[in-house]
Amino acid sequence: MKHFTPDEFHNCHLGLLLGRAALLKDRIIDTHMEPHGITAAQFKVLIIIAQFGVDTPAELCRHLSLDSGSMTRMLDRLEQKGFLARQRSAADRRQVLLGLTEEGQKLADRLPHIGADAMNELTGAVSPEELKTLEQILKKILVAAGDSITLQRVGDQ
Amino acid sequence: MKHFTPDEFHNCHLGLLLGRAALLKDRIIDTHMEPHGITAAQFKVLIIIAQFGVDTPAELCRHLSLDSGSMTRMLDRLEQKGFLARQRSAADRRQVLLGLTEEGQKLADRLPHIGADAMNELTGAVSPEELKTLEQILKKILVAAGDSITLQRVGDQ
DNA sequence: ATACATTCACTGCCTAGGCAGCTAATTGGT
DNA sequence: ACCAATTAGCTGCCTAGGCAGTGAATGTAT
Repeated sequence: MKHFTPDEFHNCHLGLLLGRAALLKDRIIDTHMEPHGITAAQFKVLIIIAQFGVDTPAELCRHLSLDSGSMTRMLDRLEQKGFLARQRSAADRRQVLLGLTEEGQKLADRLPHIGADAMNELTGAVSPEELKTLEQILKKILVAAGDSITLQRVGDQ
Repeated sequence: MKHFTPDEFHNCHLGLLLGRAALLKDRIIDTHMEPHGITAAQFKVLIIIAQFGVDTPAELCRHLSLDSGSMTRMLDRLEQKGFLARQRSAADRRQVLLGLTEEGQKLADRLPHIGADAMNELTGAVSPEELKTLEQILKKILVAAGDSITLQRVGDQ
């Protein structure tokens, strides 16, 4: 299905809107997280560790479709901030095992609250039906593109 | 309107979907632009210059909600690649005037084509109605957040 | 006319992510 | 048992963007 032609491309709405919406989301999350000393990107990592029990960098990369080099540096920052600790796995010495520190766990416990606040701020203007529609359409686009994690989560339901 | 509670926050769908969709969009644009020697971010800048006649860094920043420091470096790269030239304005010596080089103009002429192809690839799986709905909901969210450019474009219509 | 404020472009320093290449460890095939 | 392929984590180098601060140019108010 073709939606866009070169002539009407100045109405490249969707591209701009999508980009700006994603930017807005991250900005709102950043604002809500800032008092707790983390960024939106760091929030994503911590919540995956806390809620899915993910405990290796490689698995984190798969959950977030992130580059492993980028993840190494992300974990450096979180470790340096004292939220998590790294330790070589004895079972598979290629792996590094991640664990939340006491402080990290305390923060992680509050993340769902803070995150929900942020998402409510983002979506405050739309109705539950619109929100659902939005999710469905985005999911459709992602599934069609073969986004593995989205596929997997669709399968979960 | 509250949509999210901390308990069900592991279903933080929207945040993930939005982020991944925006990422997917940029990846697709990157792929389409790569043979022409530019990135998705550089594409955005060039198309604003070409289609809106924007000719100063400050105005580009306003169109793209971009930091001016970031824009300086972006223009450095585009200038270094030979797509545009900078020149101090005589009228207002604070400003820099931007102009496409011959090569830059030749590329800019093809951008709507390439961009439309990319957006069609992104949205191939959804119907025109869904696309319109998607745009409307995203716009609603952005307008509610006071996104100035979106507001301005809504006013245009 | 002069003092103050704003605008513009730029710089340094930070986070964030992609890609290529590296080493060490593990797995699989023969 | 051994060699090839794969996996895990890391590093260097790149683009990209945010924030704070700078100096020059311009506007504004008294």
